[in-house]
Amino acid sequence: MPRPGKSSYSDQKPPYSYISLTAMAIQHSPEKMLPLSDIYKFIMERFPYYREHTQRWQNSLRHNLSFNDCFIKIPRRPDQPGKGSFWALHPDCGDMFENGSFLRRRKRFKVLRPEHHLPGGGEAGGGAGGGGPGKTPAPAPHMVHYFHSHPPPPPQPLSGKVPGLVGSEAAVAAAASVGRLPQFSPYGSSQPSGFKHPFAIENIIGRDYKGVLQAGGLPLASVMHHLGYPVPGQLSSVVSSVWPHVGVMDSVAGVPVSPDYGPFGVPVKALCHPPAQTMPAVPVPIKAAPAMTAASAIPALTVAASQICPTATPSAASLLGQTASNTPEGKGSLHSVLVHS
DNA sequence: CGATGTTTAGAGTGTC
DNA sequence: GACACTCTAAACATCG
Repeated sequence: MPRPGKSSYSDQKPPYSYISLTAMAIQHSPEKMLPLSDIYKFIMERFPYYREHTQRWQNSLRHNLSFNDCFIKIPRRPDQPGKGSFWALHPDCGDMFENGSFLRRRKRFKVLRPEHHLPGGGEAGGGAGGGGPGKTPAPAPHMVHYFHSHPPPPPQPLSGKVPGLVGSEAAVAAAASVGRLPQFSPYGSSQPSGFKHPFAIENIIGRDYKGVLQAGGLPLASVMHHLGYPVPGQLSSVVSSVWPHVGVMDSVAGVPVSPDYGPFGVPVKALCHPPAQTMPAVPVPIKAAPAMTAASAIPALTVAASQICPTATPSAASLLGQTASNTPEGKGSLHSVLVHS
């Protein structure tokens, strides 16, 4: 690992996994779903590191999209021709990351298979490695289980991959099902008071998830709208209240470079946590970029820390919004970041 | 044909 | 040490 030399921090590998990066991209999108190409674009815009070796990481990213149940594929509308499907986050993957942190998942998100269990009972199948997940003999792809435990279960899978269900129908069925989700644990739901981990994507990309997640995780209205179906009034109000700020941080050119900002365009402030939190004072990235020093290896760990800091009495949500308005690209664009219901 | 999506495999690393 | 997760690579299929 040669010292980067003139390369800036931005050229170093971000401490986020591909899953995290993908989730960020998806969550950042106004409709909470993106085609693969836009996911690529998002990552490359925000993280210069990924402007190189595209074949390598894009392959990995595609692997993650397919392999991880936390990502669901939504077929394109017939009037939206193009390659590939849209990708969204599974609504139940909210608690997948410890404390809402996107540095490392606390567990692999795996949807339950009502009709077939995984052979051997190993839900994670021992990971991608040793032994491997094993080939599922059932014709249904893993996304079939998107509807697990949601009554009444649509018999069809979401994915357009599955014969017998046209893409948009599947997506609508999915959306409808998602809208009925009995419960959804949003990021950080285990936290007592809406605390958001500094590495939570909300803090990283400066977006609001509240309405979306409260609507059931996957933005039902968004999906419905995307598919050309009328959006229920209740949800459309959510949509309009949640996404007036589309385009926040859409330009990498807007990445701040002042000392107040870290390598990935996130504000660098003193980190503090609400008293009730059990979080470590300083979260450590999964794996720091090789050339990073201890001090520089965690550039983003202070993301929005000052916003979260309880020394300011208002809710983290308002603080985040306030801070967002301090950022060059986030002026007045951040809303409440509280996901917690 | 290139982009996209799926699957398998192995190595590295962190956690319990 | 076992297990879980991530990363990388590769082969192959499908689709526009």
